[in-house]
Amino acid sequence: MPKHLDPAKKLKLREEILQRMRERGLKLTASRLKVVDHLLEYGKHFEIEDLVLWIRERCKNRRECPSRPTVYRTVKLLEELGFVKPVLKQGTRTVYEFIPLTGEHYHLLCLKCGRLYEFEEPTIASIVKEVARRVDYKYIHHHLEVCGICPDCRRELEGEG
Amino acid sequence: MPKHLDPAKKLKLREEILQRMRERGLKLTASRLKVVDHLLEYGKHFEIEDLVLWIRERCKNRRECPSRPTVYRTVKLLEELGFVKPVLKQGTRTVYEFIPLTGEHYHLLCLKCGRLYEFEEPTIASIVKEVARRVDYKYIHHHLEVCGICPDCRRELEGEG
DNA sequence: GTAACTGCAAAGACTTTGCAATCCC
DNA sequence: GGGATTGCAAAGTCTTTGCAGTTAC
Repeated sequence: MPKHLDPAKKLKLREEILQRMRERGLKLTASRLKVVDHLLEYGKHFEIEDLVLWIRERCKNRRECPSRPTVYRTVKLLEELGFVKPVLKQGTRTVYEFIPLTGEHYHLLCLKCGRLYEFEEPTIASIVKEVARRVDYKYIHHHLEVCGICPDCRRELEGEG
Repeated sequence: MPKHLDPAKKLKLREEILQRMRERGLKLTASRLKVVDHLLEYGKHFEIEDLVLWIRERCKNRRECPSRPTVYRTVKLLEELGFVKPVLKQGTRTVYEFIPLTGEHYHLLCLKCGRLYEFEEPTIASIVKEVARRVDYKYIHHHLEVCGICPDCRRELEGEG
């Protein structure tokens, strides 16, 4: 699952994140850096609980491994900074997206079986950014989810009814 | 909080919901009817846990009061049928919207303080419906959330930094 | 009659909190 | 040095599940 970016871009992105944290007056603690660095390796989508375990696996000893609460807190910070956003709930978990890796895309979700279809619609981004500007919010990100019944489930339901 | 609809419209909506349940081959059990009827009285937005308690308060005896799991299950069904959808997470809870009462509107959410600004953008609905049609999903609903920093929090952060 | 549905109680899971110790700036 | 941040362990919630009994159709 790693290797989504070549090393140069990854470094640049990492520096950008740290910069934004500094601007915001946040301290660059060892734990936060660990979370950021692992996120850069992890992939486009993640669930916090998986991330906690993944980081834990890859830390030699407990001393250098950020705790579960810290991972949660750091992800929340990264969300405020606009690098990460929740995109859907799978069962009890929340699936997050690492925005710089994903491009602007949306999900069409089947409410019966959970199947996902991804699509892009650049118009929507410009509309929502304009709305934010109009009411003087600082735009960070947006998230659109369309729910429906996928072709397969649809057939199944119509068959029944 | 009640009285969002005049009685005539409420009855019509109630019948529409029951009709859709029948079409779908669902049984109209006493518990499901109780959930639907209370939802019709409750308001535009709700959290399932509140709904459970609210219904419980208003049931004379335990016998005629749908259980917590049944409320959860019924809300999930109503979501599949397109009458209800989750619109945001507040802390650990999910806030739902009773779609027939709300019109097509979206939320601009402040990630610092949680302040909400509501707006409408009819264009977006037509875009997403078209996407669903194109890939042969049965469209049920969609949900757009824009995240940012509200003017107040923005000022506060800029003051700090 | 029978498949669908409910209620119960408990489990399961994710997420948050309080507070003392620690660390960055 | 001092305030921000962490870790620990535990609590707190929301949500789901299994199963025996019940019910709508």
